[in-house]
Parts: sequence; C-alpha cells; structure tokens
Amino acid sequence: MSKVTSPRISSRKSPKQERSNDLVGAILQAAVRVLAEEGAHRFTTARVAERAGVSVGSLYQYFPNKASILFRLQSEEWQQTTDMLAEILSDRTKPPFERLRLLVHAFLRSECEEASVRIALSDAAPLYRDAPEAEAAKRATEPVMEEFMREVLPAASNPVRNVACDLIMTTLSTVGQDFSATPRTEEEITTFSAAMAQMFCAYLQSLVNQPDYNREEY
Amino acid sequence: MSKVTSPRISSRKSPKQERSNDLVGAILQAAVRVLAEEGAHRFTTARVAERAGVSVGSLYQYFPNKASILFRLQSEEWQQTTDMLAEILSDRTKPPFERLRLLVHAFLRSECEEASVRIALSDAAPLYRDAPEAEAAKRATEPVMEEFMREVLPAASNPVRNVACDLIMTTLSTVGQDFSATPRTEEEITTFSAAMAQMFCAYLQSLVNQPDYNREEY
Amino acid sequence: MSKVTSPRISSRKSPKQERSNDLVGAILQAAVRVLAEEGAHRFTTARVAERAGVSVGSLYQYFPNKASILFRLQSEEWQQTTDMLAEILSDRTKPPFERLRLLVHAFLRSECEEASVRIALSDAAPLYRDAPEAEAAKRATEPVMEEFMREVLPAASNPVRNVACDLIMTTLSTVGQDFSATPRTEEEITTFSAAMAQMFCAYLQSLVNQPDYNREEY
Amino acid sequence: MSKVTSPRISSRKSPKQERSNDLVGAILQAAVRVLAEEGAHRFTTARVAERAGVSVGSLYQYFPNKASILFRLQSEEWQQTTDMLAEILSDRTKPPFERLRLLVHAFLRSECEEASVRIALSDAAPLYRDAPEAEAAKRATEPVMEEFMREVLPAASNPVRNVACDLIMTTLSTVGQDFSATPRTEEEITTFSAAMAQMFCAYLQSLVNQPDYNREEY
DNA sequence: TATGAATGAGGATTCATTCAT
DNA sequence: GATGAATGAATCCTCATTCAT
Repeated sequence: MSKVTSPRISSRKSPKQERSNDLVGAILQAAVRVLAEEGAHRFTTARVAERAGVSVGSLYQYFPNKASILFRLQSEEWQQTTDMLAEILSDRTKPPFERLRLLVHAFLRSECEEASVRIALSDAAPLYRDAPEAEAAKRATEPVMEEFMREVLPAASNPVRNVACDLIMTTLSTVGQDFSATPRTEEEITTFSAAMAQMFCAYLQSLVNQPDYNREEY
Repeated sequence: MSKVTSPRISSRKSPKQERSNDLVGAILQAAVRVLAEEGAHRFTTARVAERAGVSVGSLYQYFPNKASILFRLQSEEWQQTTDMLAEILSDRTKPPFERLRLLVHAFLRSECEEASVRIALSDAAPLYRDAPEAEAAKRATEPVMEEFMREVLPAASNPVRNVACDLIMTTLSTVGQDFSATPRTEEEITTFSAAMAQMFCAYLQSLVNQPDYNREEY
Repeated sequence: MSKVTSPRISSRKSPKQERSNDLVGAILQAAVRVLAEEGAHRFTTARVAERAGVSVGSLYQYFPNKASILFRLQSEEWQQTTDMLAEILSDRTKPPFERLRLLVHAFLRSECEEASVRIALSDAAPLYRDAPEAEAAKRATEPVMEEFMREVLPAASNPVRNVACDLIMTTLSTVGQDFSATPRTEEEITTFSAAMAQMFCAYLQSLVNQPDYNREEY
Repeated sequence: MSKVTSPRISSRKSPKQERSNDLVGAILQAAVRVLAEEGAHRFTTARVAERAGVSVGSLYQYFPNKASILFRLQSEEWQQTTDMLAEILSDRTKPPFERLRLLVHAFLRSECEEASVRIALSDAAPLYRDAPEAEAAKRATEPVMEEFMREVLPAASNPVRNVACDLIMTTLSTVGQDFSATPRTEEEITTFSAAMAQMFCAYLQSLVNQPDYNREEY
C-alpha cells in the first residue's frame, strides 16, 4: 500500500493563487467546522463568520453569497482529489490495475475521513451546484483519468473509452460518497474498495478483450 | 454532525376511509408537483396544501410533518423500483446476465423519467433520511438482488456475495441518480446502461472464475 | 394523626348531581391524565377526547369549551378540599389548635399528592379563573373556616375575624401550592406543616389575647 | 409533567453599546405594556417587537427566545423587591418587628402597583420558571431575610430558623401575589398587611419563646 | 475597509371549534 | 346523539443580505 496523503478539507492551502489575506482561509476553515459540527441545515453565514472571528460584513467582502463559500470548499476538495488521483495514476512504475486498486482504496479512505463534512457539503449541493463554474470544476479530474484510460485501452474507440472513463469516475465518486455516509472500519474500507477495484479491473479487462464491444455482442 | 433528533415519519392515520385516501392521494400528487416544478427548497407544507386544495391543518392530519410526505414519496418510489427489479430478475427464462442488462437499462430509464422529481427528492433527503423507517425501506430491494446473486454466484462465500450485492446495488442506484441529473436522450441511456451492465457482468464473471477471491491476494 | 382521605382528583365522583352518563366522567379522568402527563401547555381538547376514547364532537356536547373542563376539575378539587377541611375542623373532640395542625398537615399532604395535576391546573388557571362561577366556587370553603374562627375567636370583632379567616385560608392554599411545586418527602411535609400550623396558632393566640387588636397597638 | 426541555434564557448579547441598551430597554418596556394591556396569552414576540418599534429579527438579536424576555422582566422585579426588602430589614434604628411590619406593608403595596403586569407575568411563569437561572434569581432575596432571622431568633437552631425563613418568605410572596390579583384600596392593603405582619410577629415570638421547638412536641 | 445591527418575509406546526354526515 | 375531518389564523423563530457608521 503506497503512502497517499488523503485530502484533508480542514487543513487546506490555497492551491493556485496566493490568498489575498488570511481572512479567506479563516472563513473557509470556519465553514468546514460549521458543516462538520452543525450540518448543512445549520450552515449560515452568521455562524461561519462568528467561528472565523470575522464580521458578516467582512465575509461578504470576500464571498458574494453563501453558495460561493460552499462552492469554494467543494472546488478545493475536487482539486485535492484530482491531485491524489493524478499522483497515483501517473506512477508508471506500477502496473495499471494495481494503480487502479490503490486509487480506489485511497479514494474511499479519504472519503471516509471527515465524512461529516463531505456529507454536509453534499447535502448543501443544491445551493451551489447550479453555478456554471461547478460543472467545469467537476470535470477537472477527467483528463487525468482519460490519460490512464488511453494507457489501459489503447485499442478502444473513443466513444467506448469515454463512456468507460465516465462510468468509472461516476461510480468512484457517487459510490464513494454513499459508502462513506455510514462510519466505516478500516477493514470495511479495505474489503469494499477491493471489490470496487475488482469490478473496475474486470470491466476494463473485458474492454481490452473486445475493444469494440457493444451491448449486442455479449 | 451534531445531535439531530430524527422525527417520527410514519403516517399519522391509516387511511381507512375513501375520503382519507383521496386526501392523501391529493397531497402526495401535489407534493410531487411542487417538487418537480419548484424544487426541494420551495417544498413547503403550505405550498403542498395549497396545491392539493386542502388546508394545512388537513395536511397535518394525515402527515405528522413535512419529512413524512417526502418519505412517503420516496418509499413509493422505492417500492416501484423494487417491483421492477424483482420482475426482471426473477424471469428465469432469460440468462442471468441478460436479465442484469435489462435491469440496468430499465432502471436508468426509469430514473430519467421524472428526473426533476427524483432530483428534488434527493435534494430533500437530509430531511427524511435519518428516520429509522428510511433505512428499512431502502433495504427492501436487497432480498431480490441477493437471490439473484445466489443464482449467479452459487460457489461464492457469503461475504464475497454480500459485498458484490452491496456494490452492485449501490452503484446502480447512486450512479443512476447522478446519471439522470442531466437530461438524457434515449441513446445516451442505452449506451450508458450497456456500459454499466458490462461492468457488472464482467465483475460477476470474475467472481465466478475465482469464487473465493478476497482482498489479501493482490 | 387522624385518618384523612386526601382528595384524589383522579378518582372523583359526581359530588352533587347524578352524572348524565359516563362520558363526563371519562372526559374528566382523561383531562386529569393529560394535565398530569403532558402539562398545561399540551392540554388540548383533542388530546383529552382521544384519551377518553370519545370524539371531540362528543366532548363539546358536554363541555362548551376547553376552559369549562378545567373549571370543572378545579371545582371538584375545591369541593374535596372543602369537605376535608370541614371534616377536620368540625371534630370538636379535639382542641381547636390541634385541629388546625391536623388540617394544615392534611392539606399539605394532599397538595403534594398528584402535584403534577395541581401544578398544571394552576398553570392553566388563566383560562378559567375569570369565569364568574370561579369566584363562587373558591369561596365555598369559607363558611367552614368562618365557623371555626368563631369558635376560636369568639370575642373578636367581625372585621378582625374575617381578615384572619381570609389570611389563613389564602396562606394555606397559596403556600401549599408553592410548597408542593417541588417534590417533597414525608418528613419535609411534616416539618413544614408543623411550622405553618405553629404560625397560624401563634397568630390566632395573639388575636385571642387582644381581640380588638389593630396595627397601631403592637 | 412529561419531558420539558427548559430553554436557555440568558441574554443573547451583553448590551455593550448604548444602541443595544436603547433597544433592550425599548423591548422590555414594550413587553411590559403588552403584558399589562393584553395579558399573558397575547404576549407574542411579534407584538412586543411591533410595540417596541423594532423588527422581530432585532428582538431575537437581544433575546434568545420569548421566555427570556419574560424572565428578564421577572428578574428585574425580583431585584427591586430584594433591594426594597434589604433596605427595610437592615435599618437597625427600628425594632425588628416594626421593620417586619413595614416590610409586609411595602411589599403588598408594591405588589398592588402594576398588578396587571405582575399577574400576567405570573400567568406566563410556566414559560420561564423551569430555566436554571430562574431558581437562582428567586433565591437572591434569601440572604437578606436570613440575616434578619438570625437577628430575631439568635437562639434558634439552624433548621428551625431556616424553616421559619422559608415559610415567611413563601407566605409573603405567594399571599402577596394572590392578594394583589384583585384591585385593592389603600385601606385594604393596610388592613391585610397589618394582619399578615401580626401573623409573622406572633409566629416569630412563639419561636423566641421556645427556640428549640420542633414538630415532635405537640 | 470593517463592522454588526437591522430587516421582515418565510417556514413548520398547533389547536379550538364547527358541521356535514 | 355521535363522529372526526376540516379549517386557517396564530405562533415562534431563522437567516441571507444590506448599509450606516
């Protein structure tokens, strides 16, 4: 099992740009704490500001509205997930399917850590998911996975590969989310991620065997 | 998440009389319309009552609280899904994997129908999912699938079969949900469900080939 | 200590007139239970009717409104208290001050029994106390006490005796109420009622000594 | 009485700024007016806010809930009463029993002033009396009286003195409350307070005469 | 720039009473 | 007489956002 740093929402650093000042960071940390400790339905700007030791007015100077805080949180999480996946998938010293297994395991583990934040964040999704940027941010992970798929399925047609990519990504994230909704032991995580990895590998193998497979032929 | 008292959610009255049934029906239909047309965040008891042509008081005579309406809606949907799955999976005139393909396709299609209600219902999940009844209702589908798994994986150990069952059920429902969140053409549905079915079949086939597979081996 | 039956609100019998039927009794008993178990703020006609196994409609055939139920309960309690006081005070085989001591003790004890009902009833007092009959019912006890006072203070002027009567009655009932608001052990009851009785006796004795006492002279 | 969660009742903000003080003052004054003019059952946060010329939201910025307003009112009244009693009782230029007479008279008079507010406040007691702070506030008067009792009953045992203290305090407040429930002339107040004072004095005198009196002896 | 007081519409739920059956 | 469904005003409380200081 490789050493994989699982994304910790609470100890985040500005990924791309320098933070204009500490306020944004303080607000985001406070937001995480509010989500984790109070849940999505108690996530209010007032509470976040209070926990951040900041006035509501200041909060609104850095974030145009409540949704933007949540969106920012979610974006950073996606970014971290993407980074993690990229790190694991691009390690060509390991065979592809092993990388995939490691990835599934690392992902599930990271989902289970700070599950309460993630659940709350997903409960609050209706508030931010309709933003145009949301779609873009979500797709950030795709190129990484697409490259991996090209490695594993060199002979497959583009549509087939794209669907596979989409399916695996979606499964990973939605099933991961659902799985982490209940507290899990390390053993449960290992068992379930092994099964999921096996499912993915078997699926990819079947595609390798019939790169132009389509539903009629099976 | 801090202390959340999960409310009683079961129906306040058993609808013995036709009148009650009418009312309950009207309320549920109105609830569906409100969800579909206004979304989860505008789903209020007042609005539902108004659309149902009923006073709020009457609404509360049949449903103890807002969550119970949502829960009831979700239950009925689960019931329908369960029935559909049961019908497809138990048709032994077809080979198992074909049944599985049919099931995935039927499920995705049904998810895409009335997607707006389903999305809204899932957005509202935090309001009803913590109720004790919710878990039970959700598990209703399991026996059907378990029987199917025993048919497909007769030699597998119980834990292996259970994990497989769990994984496939979870994948089906969560990925289905996510998939239906964007409007889909019939062709997209066909393509995606074919891929998903292939993934399930390949996975099950791999389990058939090594029925005692477990995580230690890779 | 004499055998005194303390008034039990829950096992009441129609004091004066035959009850038209059992319904009234059932309703009153249910009302007592609702008060005791749910408190004044949960005392609703619907709840009372349900506990009585009666429809709300029927309830409203016997009682014109919610207040009337409470008033009836209070009246019966006053009646029972009056009866108890009368029994004790009129027992001329004992010296007056001993009767007074017995009375105080019996009263406090009865107040402490079923304290929850009594508290709830008093919490609900604003709902019924303004009825014209209420005053009358409350005064029912007075003649009994007045007679006792005439026995103890034969030489006192009417005003003096009346004030004493009023003061003692008021003290007994209001202090009793307050005292029973917290759960009490038998010992606490004994101690406190002894003190109260001593206060009354000392007061009456002082009036005996100066039957025309007025405030300037002390 | 069944499970009743007693709410937090202390003020939401300490009024540091004059603005706050104004607002809190306006709200409290409005609350008094609502209580006096409309009664406990029409005492709603909306009405108080409206009368205070303030939005409900502002009201809730200074008081966490309705009960806290009532509690604050009651506290201030208790404070005033305590101050008054302390002033009278500690004036050693007058003999103890005269101080007691003055105290009873002053207390009854103050109870009769603004009787409508006091009645309404006591009607609303169920809303705030279960708060933990309530008990403490109520006990504030005790030390003053206890000191007086030590002065009057230097030879009495602690238990005897404590019961006497408790009894007199309780009688004073509960009988005072009851007495002021009906409008009173100055003469009635004088007469009744004289009687009550005599009762207290006679009682204390009897304790002075037999300082070790206890319930076993009669 | 920072503050945090003020807003007030909005939401869930209750309940005394009526009246058609 | 008995029923109990229906009513809908009334209540407490929250919260995103603004704006005067």
